[in-house]
Amino acid sequence: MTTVNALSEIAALMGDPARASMLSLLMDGRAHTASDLAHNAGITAQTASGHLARMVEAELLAARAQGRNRFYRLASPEVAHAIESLMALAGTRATPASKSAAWRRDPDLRFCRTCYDHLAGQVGIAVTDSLTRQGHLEPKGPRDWQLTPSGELFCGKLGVDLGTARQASTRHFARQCLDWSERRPHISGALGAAIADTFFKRGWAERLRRSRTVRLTDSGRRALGSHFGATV
Amino acid sequence: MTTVNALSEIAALMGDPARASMLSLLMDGRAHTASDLAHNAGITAQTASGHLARMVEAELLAARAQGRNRFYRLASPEVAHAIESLMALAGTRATPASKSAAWRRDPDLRFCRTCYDHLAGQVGIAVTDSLTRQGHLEPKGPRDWQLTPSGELFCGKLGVDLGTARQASTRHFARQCLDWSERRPHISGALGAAIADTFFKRGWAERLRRSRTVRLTDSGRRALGSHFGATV
DNA sequence: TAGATACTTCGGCCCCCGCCGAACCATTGA
DNA sequence: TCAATGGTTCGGCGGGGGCCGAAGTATCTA
Repeated sequence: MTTVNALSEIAALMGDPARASMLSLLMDGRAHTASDLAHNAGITAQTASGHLARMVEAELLAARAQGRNRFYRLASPEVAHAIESLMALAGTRATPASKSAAWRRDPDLRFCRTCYDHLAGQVGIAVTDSLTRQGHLEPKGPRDWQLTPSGELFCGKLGVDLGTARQASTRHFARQCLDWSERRPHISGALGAAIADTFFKRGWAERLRRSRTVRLTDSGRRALGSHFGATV
Repeated sequence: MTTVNALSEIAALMGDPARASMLSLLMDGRAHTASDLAHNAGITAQTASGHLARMVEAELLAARAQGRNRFYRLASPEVAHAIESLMALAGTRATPASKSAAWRRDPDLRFCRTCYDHLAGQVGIAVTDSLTRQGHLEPKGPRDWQLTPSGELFCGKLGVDLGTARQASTRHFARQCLDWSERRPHISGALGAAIADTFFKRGWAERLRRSRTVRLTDSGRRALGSHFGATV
């Protein structure tokens, strides 16, 4: 019967140790990169790629390309539910907080970090939310934003170097970037980099050496409140 | 991690078409014989035996030997739940009914037959249900019943030979026997045999030669109504 | 434009596991 | 006691699929 075949196909997909390991990691509800999943499962990138493609094909996972990364997440709560009920059978409960995931234990990293060259984490989200809420930024296409006239003005007052940002013609200007701790898009691209630059230049934030973690200074905290209307 | 391995092992068990077919059939909540399951899955008995052993080992199934048959059923509602959630993912619902199985086509056999030396089929179930409903029989342990004082009286009036039944010390007195057409327990053991004996002696039922089929006579039908409060 | 990084595709190796034939036990019915 | 039936175990065959190295594509950085 078709229903039986469908059952066995889905179950067989979950039945491979490498794929199960990936699904297990994805049970945290977040999106992970292909390399992240490959490393976690202890297999090479090309093997993982095949596994991931098959699971996307079967609609167990959803993929989203972002720059040269590809983020994968569980396709639906139903998938998570099925996995959880299988784990329950094994006598062990689903452990959403997989211990490995180092960044999860690091609240500072979740709070603020660099993502390539722009800000991510709660601060990155706060800035992005503020800009959209105040009408400075509006969606343009599926993965971009554009700066509104008020946004131009706002950036000018802040000292964001829009000129240089616009010169990098080879680069997206205001791109949506999926924040992997907050699971929501924050601003990246040339504008995101320029904004981050401003934060560093004005002493609002400083990089911690040998880490992606960024520390928000006291003046940075005040600036977030006064300029962005955000308390973090 | 152990939880990941457990997930993949359980899922892999369900991921084989033959095993999935068996599990699918067992989703009706009933117990099925090994041959029944093998036939339904389209594989030979020996292949099925291996599959079944593995699933019992993994506690997906529970097995119960009965004579030369072996009945398998899902080990728990949790197993059914997990299977159902996987089927839900496949977008198709579970299909409980299966067509084949020869005895299913023989209504007389389903109605009344001997099971070793006691009554089975709808009549056997009707008698058992009547006894428990009227408080003559009550559960004792996982697979036995015991006769209550009112049950002693009732059997005495009916002419059931309890003395002889109790003498067979080597044998269970009132045992639960899984009825393979009704899929519910009916009464077996020495008491079940004694009751069946009464049916034959009083002309309520008669065996058909060369068959396990039992014919309920007109007086038997009346007796079922008057003594057991059952219409069949 | 060149080089690095993330990911995918391709090709071939190898092992796991599902399958059945044959033989072996256990229970039942005659 | 003997055949018939249901079930299991054993051994060997064969195919599917997981794995990686190598090479190819896309994207970002300089």
